[in-house]
Amino acid sequence: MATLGNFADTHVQDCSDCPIRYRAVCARCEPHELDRLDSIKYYRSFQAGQTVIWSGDPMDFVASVVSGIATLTQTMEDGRTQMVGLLLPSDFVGRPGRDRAAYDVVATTDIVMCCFRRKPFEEMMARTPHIAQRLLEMTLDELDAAREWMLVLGRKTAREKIASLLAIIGRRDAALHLDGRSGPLVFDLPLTREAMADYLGLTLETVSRQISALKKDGVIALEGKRRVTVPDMNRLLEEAGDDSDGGMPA
Amino acid sequence: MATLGNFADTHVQDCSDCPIRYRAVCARCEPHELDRLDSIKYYRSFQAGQTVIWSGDPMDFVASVVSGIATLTQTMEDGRTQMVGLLLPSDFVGRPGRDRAAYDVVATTDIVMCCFRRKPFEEMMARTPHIAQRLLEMTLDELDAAREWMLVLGRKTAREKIASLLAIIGRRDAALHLDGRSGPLVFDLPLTREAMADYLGLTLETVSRQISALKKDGVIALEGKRRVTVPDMNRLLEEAGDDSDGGMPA
DNA sequence: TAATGTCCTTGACCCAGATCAATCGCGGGA
DNA sequence: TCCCGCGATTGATCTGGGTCAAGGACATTA
Repeated sequence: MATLGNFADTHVQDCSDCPIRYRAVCARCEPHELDRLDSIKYYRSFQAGQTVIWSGDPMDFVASVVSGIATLTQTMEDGRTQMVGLLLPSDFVGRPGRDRAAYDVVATTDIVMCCFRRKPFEEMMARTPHIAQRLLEMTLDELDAAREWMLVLGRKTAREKIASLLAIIGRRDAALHLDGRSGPLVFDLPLTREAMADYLGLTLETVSRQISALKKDGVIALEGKRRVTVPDMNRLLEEAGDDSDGGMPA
Repeated sequence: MATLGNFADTHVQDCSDCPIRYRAVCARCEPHELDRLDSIKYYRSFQAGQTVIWSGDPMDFVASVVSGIATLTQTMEDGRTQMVGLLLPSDFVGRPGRDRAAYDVVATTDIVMCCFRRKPFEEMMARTPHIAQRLLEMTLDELDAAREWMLVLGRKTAREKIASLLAIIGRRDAALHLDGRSGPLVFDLPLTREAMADYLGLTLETVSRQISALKKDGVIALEGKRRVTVPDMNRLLEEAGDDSDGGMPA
């Protein structure tokens, strides 16, 4: 019961119809490189709420998130926790050359991960520039995202923090199924109020209050607790303090 | 006057006696690779307080910090600023493939940077695994540091934040001139109170108050405003909430 | 249909850190 | 020697968000 589902559901799958084929660490690989990757890979599934790895645990694989969402969190001894990463499909987990997990990794929805045995992956990376190049690019993107987040954590108000998070999730969601149409943006929050609080350095009460306030002010609308409608993205960005345009009328 | 010193003092220097030869992005380069790097590099110096680049400005080079300290900061339209990186000797500035600066870069001490013209550097990187590998490693380290900092920003108290910053600077300084001796750690703060505040997501008044408090409690001693003595590093780490050991006397 | 559990909301109160303001102290220039 | 200016300190007060506590809204199981 404890590890229910850990190795389950490995409906083995070919890279050619992998949903993250052109975004993951293997994005730039040639067919023959994929073949080699294929020989060191295996799929693992986790249920929502399950812990994938505990910080400090030995880690003999690295992985790509194929579907679902996971979080990277750090915890202090007294229990304070801070999310330090949100892992979406195509994101990479683990660090080549490191044999222990540096953070807790928790599935917040059901997820499927494409795991590579670490040692062979490291060897292959040394010989396959396509992989190392792509990993560098992804890591630089993550670093940018982390720095963006430092501004949110260090300098934004609770309301701005919530608006920032909604903007990020909304924007990503829009990019995902890019039906191109504008109109009001609708998406589901993949995080509980508590997870949002851990992401934003707030308490779950404050998250709840600020979401209610944004709703009352018409910045967002809610359908149930998870489905969010954003009638005016610019308004939301203003609330986030991002103010991408900043053009004032008159 | 405005750009005083920008291109000055380029006492041209050979890589072989470069102080960051084995830590910078070129750390793993062979002599013939260094030769090629040499042909696309030039030195620039900046005085304390000078801005190296403004966020959004075109950037036709990438660089390594050779000596001195610089900061990476983000600013909101209303003036709130958050430091998102502290650049020490050997640290890398800029992103291959990106033609504009994403952050403000400011020299907090006099600094010397070893700059590479961006286009040739990118081409060279594509052909020189030693450079790309090293850059990946450095970027992963920076990402870890950024995530550590997210915990500080999101969840630590003002006192813990100050203690964390002092611990980081002290530890780094000890590593630098690793004379191995233990005893009380002494170092100079390379940052003003305001810069510390920007790093920690605090106001400068709070920084000042918390430093005074740590002094009053004997966690640190001050000589002037910049020179810090740490009589007991473990005590400082406790105050930072890091608590690496956590052994309590019974 | 009730019982239970999980997640969320809302209210009342409090405190850590922000804000506003005065002063200090040291280094540099005339 | 005095003056000036910048960084730092310290005090008084205010407030955003934390803490503590009481329900509410569903979904699952019995």
